[in-house]
Amino acid sequence: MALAGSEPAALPQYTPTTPAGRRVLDAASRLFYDRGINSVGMDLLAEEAGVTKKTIYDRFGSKEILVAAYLYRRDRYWREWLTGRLDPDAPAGERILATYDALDEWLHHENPRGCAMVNATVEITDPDHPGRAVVRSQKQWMRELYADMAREAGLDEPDAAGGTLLILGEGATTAFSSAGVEEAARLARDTAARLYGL
Amino acid sequence: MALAGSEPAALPQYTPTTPAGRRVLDAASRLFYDRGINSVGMDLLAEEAGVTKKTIYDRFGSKEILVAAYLYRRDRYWREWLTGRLDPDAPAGERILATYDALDEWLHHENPRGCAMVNATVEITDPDHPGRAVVRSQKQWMRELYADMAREAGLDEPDAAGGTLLILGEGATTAFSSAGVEEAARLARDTAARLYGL
DNA sequence: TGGTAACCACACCGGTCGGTATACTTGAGC
DNA sequence: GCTCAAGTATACCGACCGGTGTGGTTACCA
Repeated sequence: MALAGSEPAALPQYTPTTPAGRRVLDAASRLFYDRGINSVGMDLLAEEAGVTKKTIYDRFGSKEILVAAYLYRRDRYWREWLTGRLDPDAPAGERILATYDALDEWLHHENPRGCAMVNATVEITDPDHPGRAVVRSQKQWMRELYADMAREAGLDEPDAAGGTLLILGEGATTAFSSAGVEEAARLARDTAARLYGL
Repeated sequence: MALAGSEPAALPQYTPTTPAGRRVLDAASRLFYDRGINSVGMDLLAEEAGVTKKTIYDRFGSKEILVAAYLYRRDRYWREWLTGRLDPDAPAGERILATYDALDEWLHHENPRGCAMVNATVEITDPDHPGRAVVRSQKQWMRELYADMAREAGLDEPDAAGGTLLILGEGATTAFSSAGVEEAARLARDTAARLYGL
């Protein structure tokens, strides 16, 4: 299902095995998303996780890797959450529309600051940062997911349709989180439906 | 043309009158956009502007205000640039499509990191930051611009159409800068054209 | 001629940044 | 009983953060 090109290199550090390591990643996920990656220092993170800085560096090695682990885990969760909301027995057209229903729920419950991957590309300027590969892979996966569904639904030019459906999703997310358009995901859904007669 | 609700309070500090002040804002505009607001310190900024830190604080008072001035100036420039590319004698439908042509050029020339307003909301978490008002006003202005053109073009439910057209613009910008979709703005244009028969 | 605004250079402030070093404790497995 | 991994606590590092204070120079303007 998931193509090679949309799989980031999953370093062992990305999925901590010790209790303290998991607590660090839990706290990091919350803090990085809510306050921004660059606004969260390692001292604060250690305090919030109930852990010493030494432990963080023993488990993850650097903030860069911890950030990548945070993005990797969020990406996994998003893929699981989204696909879990797409009925595999439903027609492809319905599954396409369901992605926007899922997005609407995602944004209104717990994710008002939009897409963590997009936010990370804004905060991370270094092109060699390990987090960039995670972001790239999620966006590629989303585009391929849409293109596959478009193909299955028998749409003309399914690759272009995949790009358009991705744009609608990204646009709804940004319009919601940056422009305050509460109904953005619903608008995107209606647009996709009208556009392709779904 | 520009409505009251989409005009931010234009503090005097937002438009510097002295040569050194202008050099600071020039350097800030470049650095903040390219490297991110939080990644640019005042020492670096002073050096790049060929100015002492004292001068920056004499002119602007704080980094917060300088950031707001940077956003304010970019917003002004964007509004001017965009409206300059919309032929007032052309039918509204054509003007709608022209916004995506303008966006395509905007992104490919000098603005590969996407929308500075969106990027700022990611980096700024403080809800009282003066830059937030600037961002809010630009997004409101864009939405009203689209809704007005939709109304003039005789589209059904012009307010909803305005939201959808905004989503297409935001989506194209994000898909371009975060997902690497080079043809995003062109796809958004084609989508708007098909959607509303333009 | 004497203010005054707009700069310059430079030193300084407390606080935080990512990251490291040293030394100690706890608990499970051989 | 010993080892070893996973923790703890605490102190430290140089660099940088946003921001200030002092004192001097230049040029225009009343």
